[in-house]
Amino acid sequence: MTSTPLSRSEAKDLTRRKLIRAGLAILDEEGEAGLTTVKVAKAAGIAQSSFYVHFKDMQELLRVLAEEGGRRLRHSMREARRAAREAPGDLERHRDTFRIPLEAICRHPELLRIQLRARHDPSSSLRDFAKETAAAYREHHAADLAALGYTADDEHGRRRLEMIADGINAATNALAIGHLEGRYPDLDEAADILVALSRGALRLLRSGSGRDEGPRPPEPDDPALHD
Amino acid sequence: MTSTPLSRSEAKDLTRRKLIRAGLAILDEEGEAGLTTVKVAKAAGIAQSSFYVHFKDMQELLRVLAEEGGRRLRHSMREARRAAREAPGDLERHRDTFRIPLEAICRHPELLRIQLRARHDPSSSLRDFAKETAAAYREHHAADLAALGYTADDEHGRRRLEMIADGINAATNALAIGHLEGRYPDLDEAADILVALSRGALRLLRSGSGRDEGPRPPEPDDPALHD
DNA sequence: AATTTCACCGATAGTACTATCGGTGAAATT
DNA sequence: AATTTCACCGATAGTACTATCGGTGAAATT
Repeated sequence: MTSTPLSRSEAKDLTRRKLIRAGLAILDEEGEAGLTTVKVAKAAGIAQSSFYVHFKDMQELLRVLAEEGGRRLRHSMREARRAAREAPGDLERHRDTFRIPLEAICRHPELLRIQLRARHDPSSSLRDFAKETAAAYREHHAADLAALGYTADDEHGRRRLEMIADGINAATNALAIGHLEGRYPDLDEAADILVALSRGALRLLRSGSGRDEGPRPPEPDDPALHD
Repeated sequence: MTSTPLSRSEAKDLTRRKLIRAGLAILDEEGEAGLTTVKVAKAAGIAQSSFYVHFKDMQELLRVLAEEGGRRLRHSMREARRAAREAPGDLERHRDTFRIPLEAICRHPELLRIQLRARHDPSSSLRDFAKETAAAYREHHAADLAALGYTADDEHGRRRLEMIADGINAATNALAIGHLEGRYPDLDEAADILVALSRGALRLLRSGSGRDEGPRPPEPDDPALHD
């Protein structure tokens, strides 16, 4: 073993990162209710009282955890959609639009779980943060649809894009969680389902107002996603 | 005011119901973390210690709340799907398949919120219950699809039905929550989106293996949902 | 080399909640 | 009418956690 001559500030930073890592692990395993200064400090190898050297209180650690996690998750999501948009006619790519977010979720499942939990927990101090994050996903997704040519001229159309984005996002999360729970071993299969769901929605958008108004115009057999 | 000469057991039962009602309200407003014997008892108008006359501990009240809520929610869901199945060619009915669950959720939003929250909270004592409930919805929905003629012969097909059911359920919950948050004022519009999503999935099922394998057979323009 | 800084420590006061216990009075039973 | 039952009460011991405080020793600064 080589000796490790850490400076004071390096040591402090290392401890801080240990606290964050420990906090994420506990948050995932035991939820917000299990996140106490006693547990986090012990898991990071310091005394409970030393927790306050690094964070004002547990709220502050929570906020840091949420931002860290949210930032990483949002980043990989946006990357995935960007990659898919750049090769829009490619069917394999269309599946990737969904497979890549699925994989991103499964790489750090605790980040999604924390968001989902916080979103429906009125006592959670992360709730507003989770709601904003969900809104950002929804709007990004809706904007992507609009960029594909499904422009929304009126209130009704804009709301429809948002609902589709919302629904597809929820389905994506659900299938990722199903994969993590062992029900859907193959993420490609899950991506196929999401492609099929989104095709149905896009068909609705193409069909005009979307309300049932007699026979709709014939549809292309295997439509590309743009224009 | 008429006098209310309640027998002892009637009074006890009334108190018990007050506790359950108070528990549901607090669970919805403050989450599981806010559900304490002090708050529930006070909201029901009795002393904290008297809580234990009715329930062994908070776990027991929670279990009762979960069962009460889950039972009611499951019941209205099943009714909705049954009604829709009985008039399968009716387009208006197909929308009802989704509108009725949406309405059921919005009538008692706290029941869904409690389930969603518990499902992703490892510290929640309702977690197993919530997961079982979710599994039941998923399997009921998948069975309904199978009953519509989309029989699953192999492992792959069965899993596909389950994923579709899972995805559509998640989208339904997401749109219901969006309605409650004021984003989607018209539940009919939301139901239209769900119809479109499910049509996309059903098209996948009709198209054979579902993997992209060259041009698919032409599709009926506005397919009924059965056979 | 002397002094200062500061990450960390153990001890502890304060807060919130659980769950038990003996007491009480009105309803129920005898 | 006498006795028993029991839903409810206030008091309180016990548990878990937060957040502060003074002390310590090694790193950093002078």
